[in-house]
Amino acid sequence: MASKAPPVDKRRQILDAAVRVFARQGFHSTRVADIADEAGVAYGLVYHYFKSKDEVLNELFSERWSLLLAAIEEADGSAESPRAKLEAVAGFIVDSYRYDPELMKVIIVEVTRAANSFGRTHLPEIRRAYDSIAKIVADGQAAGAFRRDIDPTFASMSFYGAIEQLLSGWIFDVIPASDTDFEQAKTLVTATICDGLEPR
Amino acid sequence: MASKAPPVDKRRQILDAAVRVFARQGFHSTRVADIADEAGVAYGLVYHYFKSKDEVLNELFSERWSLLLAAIEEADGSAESPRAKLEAVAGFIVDSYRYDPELMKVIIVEVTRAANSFGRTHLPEIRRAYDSIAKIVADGQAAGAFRRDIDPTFASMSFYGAIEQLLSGWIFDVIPASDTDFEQAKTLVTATICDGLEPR
DNA sequence: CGAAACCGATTGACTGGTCAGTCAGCCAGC
DNA sequence: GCTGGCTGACTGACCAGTCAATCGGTTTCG
Repeated sequence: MASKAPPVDKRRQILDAAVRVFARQGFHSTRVADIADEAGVAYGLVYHYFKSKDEVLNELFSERWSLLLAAIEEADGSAESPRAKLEAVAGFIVDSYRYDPELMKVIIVEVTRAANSFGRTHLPEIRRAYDSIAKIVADGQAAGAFRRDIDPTFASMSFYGAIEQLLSGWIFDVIPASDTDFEQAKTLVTATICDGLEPR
Repeated sequence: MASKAPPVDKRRQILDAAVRVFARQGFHSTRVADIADEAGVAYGLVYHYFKSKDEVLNELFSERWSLLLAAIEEADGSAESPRAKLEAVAGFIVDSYRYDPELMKVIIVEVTRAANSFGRTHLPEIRRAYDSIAKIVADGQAAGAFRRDIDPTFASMSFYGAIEQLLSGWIFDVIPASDTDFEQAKTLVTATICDGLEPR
């Protein structure tokens, strides 16, 4: 009854290996053979589980991005203050990086910021994140918690852009990345943005 | 005496064509032949003026980035308030986009955000921009114009990240891009960040 | 003054190397 | 002995960069 549960899930193995290799060499300079080698699997097996090299990255992105979208929407649905909601979003993203820096590096570098390739393919999903954040801002404005002379979309882009730039900074060692830095980042980003958004 | 002044500067012609093609198709999917065609020039001539396809993009980036660095440093050197300095920086970047959106698109998409390829090559130059902005913030803190509990590097990354995200939004039609939007952006970005940086 | 050598700009056919994706079959477990 | 997860050699397409040849203008020299 317990089904066949293969001792090792080769598909997962390939995805995990892909994260490591993409993070190390970047999507464009990794050969499919590199992924197979890293996964300890034959070249052809990658094509048994995935239609193409692109599909491997697409899968990695979608898996994690849907978690992000869920987290943002959950924050939005909570009873917290608008500011606390934004802090939750920042916290989730920062923690995602802390928990799995390689995966986040791949997602940001190869998708989110790769506007001419995967970024374009996934634009609708990426946009959904911007929109959800904008909704939090708009609701905050409606509730009087945020000032109304700033377009919610503008605010959303600034907020998300600031966070992503911080991640980029960590990824490329432009700024220090210790546990305290991560913790500070959550509050500081929110503080920076909110103290500019909240009335007076 | 008036020298030979060639009726057309083919090198410039190639660079300008490259901007258009890179903006349209992205660096990776433009063939050197596309650049030559767009420039109305023979394939081989591209290699007469440039060592490689990469060098064409490097040249485009360096030409403009040095202007940006100069603008930031000029702002920093001025007698203005720290807030006005930041607004000048934001203004310069926004105007760069307004003046030549294709070039800025190429620079942001293919270099600044292409962390695994050209972004890495030009990291030192890019960093210089972050550092100069951070210096403006640090000076502002020293002068008591900004509060001191926010790391200048952090602030710099957030500020720059917010601006770049806005440009990305314009580039990919995620947010409206009219003249008023550009004008608003300059003030709003600065306002958002500074009202969070200035004491109480 | 004209011819001839010279030289950088320009041309585009060609090559060498690189991979993504295919496919004909192998073999372990049922 | 069958089935499908698994293997990896092979191929077809693609393209950056090369290079031998041509062109058009300038200088040199008889």
